[in-house]
Amino acid sequence: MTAKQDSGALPRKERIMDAAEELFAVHGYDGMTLRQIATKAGVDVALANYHFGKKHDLFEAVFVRRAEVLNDLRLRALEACEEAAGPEGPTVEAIIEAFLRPMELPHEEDDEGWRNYLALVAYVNNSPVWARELMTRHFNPLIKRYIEALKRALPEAPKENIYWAYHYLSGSLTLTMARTGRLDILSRGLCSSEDFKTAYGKMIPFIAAGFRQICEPRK
Amino acid sequence: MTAKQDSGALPRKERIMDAAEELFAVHGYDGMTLRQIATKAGVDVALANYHFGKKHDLFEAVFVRRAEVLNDLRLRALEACEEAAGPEGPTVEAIIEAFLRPMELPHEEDDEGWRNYLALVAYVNNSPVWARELMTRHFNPLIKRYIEALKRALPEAPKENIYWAYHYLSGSLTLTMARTGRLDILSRGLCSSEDFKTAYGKMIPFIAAGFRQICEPRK
DNA sequence: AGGTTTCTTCAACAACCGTTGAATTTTTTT
DNA sequence: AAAAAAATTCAACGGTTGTTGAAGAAACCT
Repeated sequence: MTAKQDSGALPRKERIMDAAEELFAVHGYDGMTLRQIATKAGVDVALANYHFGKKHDLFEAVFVRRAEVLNDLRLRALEACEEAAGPEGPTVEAIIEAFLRPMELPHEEDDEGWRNYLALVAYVNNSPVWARELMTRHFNPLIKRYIEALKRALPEAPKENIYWAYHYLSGSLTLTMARTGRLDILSRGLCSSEDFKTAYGKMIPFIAAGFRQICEPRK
Repeated sequence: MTAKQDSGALPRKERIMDAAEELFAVHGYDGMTLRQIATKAGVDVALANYHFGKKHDLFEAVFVRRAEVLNDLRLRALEACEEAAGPEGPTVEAIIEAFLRPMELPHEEDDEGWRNYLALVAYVNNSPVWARELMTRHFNPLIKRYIEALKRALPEAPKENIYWAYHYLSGSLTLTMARTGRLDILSRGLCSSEDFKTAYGKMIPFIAAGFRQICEPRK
């Protein structure tokens, strides 16, 4: 029986990426060795090098793999909510909802790979310069698209306040994706870091209210 | 001339901690070696071991050093705002302000050490289990104190919503402390990650509005 | 079936890691 | 100033790291 055609078993190249995704997300780039990744994937160390080149390139391959999928989901969500809205464009709530809702899909489908990936994105957001550059390169274009939509929904806002508000949104989202479990401890089990649905459900009105507060002129 | 009494030069033990503080904050625990730390401190590798024991213990020593100072500042700020308020207790804004304002002091005083430390705290918040436990152990007691104050200010709120709101606050704060510089790029220089004063100034009303939105009953 | 390409493992390299014990210097104490 | 203690360096250890080139196995193509 050949190894590659074991029915149901993924090709080794993807097994390596899956293992790397999970282990990098938990322990970071420097905290995980190629040997541990290869072991988890049930594969020789040298194979990672054959498929991906340097360790750095493996990390980037893992990061990019789902980035495009996520960007696509979010772009579609934004376009949908723009179509649904009238000619004056969607509300702040609708835009933020379009930005956040795609994130809970992975969780609903009970897809461990996606959950690991989101934790990886959270890690990258607070990482050495080269990793942060990955984030900027692959996510900024779509984010700019969202910022434009927000500017239209908040026409009176000082431009810089919209960026600051997005910054706070980004922080809340990042910590949620990281699933640190610290909230569970603090609340003595009242809240769960794994409960993405609730996390995003309450996050949308929370963040939208913040946007309104600092981006809409006082009445 | 002796090394230890060079006027103006810090004792080697603190030089090691300062170097570790900066390097751990930027590159993480696994991303930095004792040799690089020792080199930056202008000291032999073995000296770190003499003063702190294992690498893990050096990290913890650095983390704890300023944690107590920060907790003290925040506790004092909370007590002050509770005294200033009437018998019904301080408002949400006042509590959040007490929580955040101590963070900009390091920046006002142009203290590079403190800035590095805050970035380190941000790093620890998204780190392997053992580092997160550090965070919980050293900061949770004070956070619980703040949560109690918030519960009093929002007596009608479902308890879990207060924890979720604090979670979003914590995320915004963490990303701010990390000073990733991504906001600078996104806003094309309109906002600066180094501008703590503005970051906190806008964050307070933003977060307070979010708290009110999900913690106060609809009118 | 034979030849070619792709995939996978094996074995090993130089470099670097955290840690340690002994030697050496500096500071403090007497 | 001699003795004791503390601080610092020196030299080295066993173990691990990322990476590589050559060897082997599997898959693919005529």
